[in-house]
Amino acid sequence: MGRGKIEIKRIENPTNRQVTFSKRRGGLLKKANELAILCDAQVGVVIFSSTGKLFEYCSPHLSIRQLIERYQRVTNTHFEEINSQQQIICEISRMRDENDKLQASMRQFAGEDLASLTLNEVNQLEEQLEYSVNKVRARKHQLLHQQLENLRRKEHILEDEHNYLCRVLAEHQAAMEHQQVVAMEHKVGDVPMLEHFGHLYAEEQSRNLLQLSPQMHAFRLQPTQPNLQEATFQGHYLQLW
Amino acid sequence: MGRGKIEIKRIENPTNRQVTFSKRRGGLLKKANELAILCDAQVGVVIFSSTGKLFEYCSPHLSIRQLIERYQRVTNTHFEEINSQQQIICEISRMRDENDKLQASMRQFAGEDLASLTLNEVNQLEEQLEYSVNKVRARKHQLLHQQLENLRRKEHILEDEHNYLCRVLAEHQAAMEHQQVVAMEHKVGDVPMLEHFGHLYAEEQSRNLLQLSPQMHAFRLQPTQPNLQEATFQGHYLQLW
DNA sequence: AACTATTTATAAGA
DNA sequence: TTCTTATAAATAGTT
Repeated sequence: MGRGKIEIKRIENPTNRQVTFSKRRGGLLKKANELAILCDAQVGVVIFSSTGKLFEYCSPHLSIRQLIERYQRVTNTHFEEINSQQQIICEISRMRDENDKLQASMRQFAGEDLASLTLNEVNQLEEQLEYSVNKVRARKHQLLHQQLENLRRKEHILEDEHNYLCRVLAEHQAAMEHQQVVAMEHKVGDVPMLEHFGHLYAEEQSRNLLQLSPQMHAFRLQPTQPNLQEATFQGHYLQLW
Repeated sequence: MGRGKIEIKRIENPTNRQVTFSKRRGGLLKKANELAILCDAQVGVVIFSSTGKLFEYCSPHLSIRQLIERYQRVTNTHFEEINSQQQIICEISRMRDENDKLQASMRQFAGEDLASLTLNEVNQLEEQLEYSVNKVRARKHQLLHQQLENLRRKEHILEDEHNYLCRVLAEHQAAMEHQQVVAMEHKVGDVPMLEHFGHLYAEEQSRNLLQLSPQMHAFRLQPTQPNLQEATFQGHYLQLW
């Protein structure tokens, strides 16, 4: 249908091919539409040009998507998708089951829903709970013991510090008395005694802090979770004070 | 293109429509093929007739399925599918989390993995376990009490039966003695005493069974799971004997 | 289904 | 791309 007949094979001239594509594409879509309307059919046409451009037609009151779904329904093309989806659904229901069972066990461990258990099962549960309680108590005592230890250490450190302060204070008083004696002997000007002492005391206080503080900071309380095995452990200790 | 021009609108005459559908369908698919070959394009055509029959065309070296996939890739039509799949994946990982938490709780209820708990948590766990143990013990005692009750009832029934048997036996002995006396008095032929008694005794035994058996079967032990709320309960009682 | 008069599509050229 | 036009192809109505 044209000035000359052409053979149906790939048009080698790209320009020519592009022109023909444009014309015939329009013709195809037009005919698709006519078919759909004249004959009340559902028609879908999808065309990708050799350059990758997409053209499409779909009969009225319909979308390509709907048409694809209908096509897949008829040809069973989405069997695979359905299959993998069903696997997923299986997995979900399996997990739901597991969850339910766990929750049932949990409730029984919490002393609920016992009516469905036989005497034997109740006995086993009792034994398990007694075992658990003992373990928990052991752990509790361990924690309490550690806290006690920590308190003792702290007490000890405070005691040391106290003794040190007492000793320093005693030395100062001795030094001050000696100075007073010297002052009296050499009759130096009146330095107010309390002021002088306060000065020295403050000085000692800071020396004391400088010496004791590193000691204090170097000290680490025993961790309250010594048995923790988890790799994700963040290293925060139980707060006691 | 025909003997007369036609308006592009639904053909009302069904025969006519069917004929036109057949002709134009062939034309459309032919043109689709020509377009695909001449212009090196990927063309797909899907046609559902008004009666639901499927016709399709697809350019060479390609399948409708591949074309659909390319179409969906280009138009992002399967965004929704991806979306819903991701929702499913979310749901799965959520359930996995829940599962893990439940299992962690279970382990702690079983007295394991206590090292990650604070003193407060350990205390709470202990309280919970004590509560559970008490509940479980209460249930155990209830079950034991019921079994005891059942045993008592059974004992009572057996006792009744025993008394009844004794009474029947005594009556027989009395009757037999009376018969012996009568036999002696009237000098009847020698009926072997033991055989006679055995006969009567067997007769009484069957009467006894006939009377007692219904009573036994009518009796139902108290169910050992009286608090069972579940609708799916199958009604089987705990086996005691 | 075939036929065929006519319409429609389009190849080549502008 | 678009328009033109000669001609091939498609097809409506008929047989």
